[in-house]
Amino acid sequence: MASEAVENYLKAIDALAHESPTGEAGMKRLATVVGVTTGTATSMCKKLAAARLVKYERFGGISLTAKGQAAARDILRRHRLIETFLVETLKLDWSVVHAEAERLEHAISPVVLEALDRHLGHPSVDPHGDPIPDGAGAVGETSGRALGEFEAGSRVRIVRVSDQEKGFLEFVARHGLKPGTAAVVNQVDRAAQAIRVTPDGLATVSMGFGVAAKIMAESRG
Amino acid sequence: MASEAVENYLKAIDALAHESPTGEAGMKRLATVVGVTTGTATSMCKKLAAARLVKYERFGGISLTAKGQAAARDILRRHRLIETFLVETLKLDWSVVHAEAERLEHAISPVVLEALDRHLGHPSVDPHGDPIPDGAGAVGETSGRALGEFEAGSRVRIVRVSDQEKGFLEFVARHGLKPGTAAVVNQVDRAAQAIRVTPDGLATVSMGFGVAAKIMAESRG
DNA sequence: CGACAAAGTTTGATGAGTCAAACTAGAGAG
DNA sequence: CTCTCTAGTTTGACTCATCAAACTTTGTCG
Ligand SMILES: [Mn+2]
Ligand SMILES: [Mn+2]
Ligand SMILES: [Mn+2]
Ligand SMILES: [Mn+2]
Repeated sequence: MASEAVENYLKAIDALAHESPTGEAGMKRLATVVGVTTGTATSMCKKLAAARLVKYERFGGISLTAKGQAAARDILRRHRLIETFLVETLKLDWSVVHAEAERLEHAISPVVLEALDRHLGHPSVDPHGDPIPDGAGAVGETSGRALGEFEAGSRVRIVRVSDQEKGFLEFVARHGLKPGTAAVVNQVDRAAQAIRVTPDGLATVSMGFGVAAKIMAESRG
Repeated sequence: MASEAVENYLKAIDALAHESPTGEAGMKRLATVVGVTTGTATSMCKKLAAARLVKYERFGGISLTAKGQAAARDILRRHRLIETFLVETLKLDWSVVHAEAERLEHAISPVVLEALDRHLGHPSVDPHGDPIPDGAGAVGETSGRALGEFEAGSRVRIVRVSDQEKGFLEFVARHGLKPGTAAVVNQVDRAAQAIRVTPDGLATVSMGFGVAAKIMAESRG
């Protein structure tokens, strides 16, 4: 369908718009995420606007049209099902699958995608805890609050991590804090901007608020 | 590594050179196989020659250098492991996997490839009976003779089909003549340019010499 | 307000890969 | 030995995606 470049822009705009309070992506960040110069991003946005995939006007914010949204969700579905497959079926390391899926997501056909979905038993979240859009494009709501927002003493279950950076993922895996893990938030030290967490049966881990903000959990009775 | 286009040319040159008595590919056929005009193929061959991947001189035949051979075998390994995976793991239809693999072969990394190989138990042939090059690039010899070359009454085992065209593959699958099947060549009619074959436990099939030449089998005691 | 930095845009250029169409080399037919 | 057909080559143009660098807009701060 759309070229690899176009798909990457759509996915990036979707992600940026979602994490921004205005619901719009900025050109500078978009360019950084896609890995191009801002000039390149500007000209691509014009093309995407001409194709009715994004809403864009000079010096204004960037957002997806309904058509662009649908395309972005489709790419997200491919990306997340592939990640799940790489971890579940091929036993690939949790911290490398994002990069692998980043390339494979553009090469997989609807037929293979649905076969993958069937083989995996129609999973609803990927290995990082992100929801997998269904075939119709519906995405489950993301749940959980950042670890740093819990009271000291809270018993929690990790449900999601919100960063795909390799070093971060390796830290999470090394200390047994992957989604699904039960843990206790022992201490929240505002002054030190750090927390201490103990995953069930494992060693206590300290981390700064910056990192703690990227590990999402739910309260567990 | 190499671009998708370059990989497709290398694979095509390898295939054409192998099926030609001179061991060289012709420009017209190459262009047709890759799906471009002859002018485009010519200019690409010059680039590949500059990159020391193919041997080429004006109006002469085209063949791969050692470096090009190695690259082609690597692509073939990816292609065939992917086909095997699509059939074995995802249960995709035998007749569609070639086209799917044609795109996926360019997007798969060495890490994923080796994981796939491990998951499949290091298979030595793909679903069409073609040998899968090993990690070092060694390819097993293809065995078997065309069905049309056997004596009437021969008990055989189908080992390979040498065409990926969808209609042909569907014909083969429909009549139960996939690699691995035991069969008897009942009749070879030179005048009619046709043969009759009975796969074990299934109905007898008639086919012309053209089709019979693309189904390879081994004698079975 | 006015200055300035940050964000965004424009322009001109490049490389990869492609096509159409004009052209050329070489093999075989007579 | 020439004629003709086919395979192969060349040229000029085009699209897509990109960059560097010059330029413009906008928001913020003294
Ligand atoms: Mn991911
Ligand atoms: Mn991608
Ligand atoms: Mn194949
Ligand atoms: Mn291919």
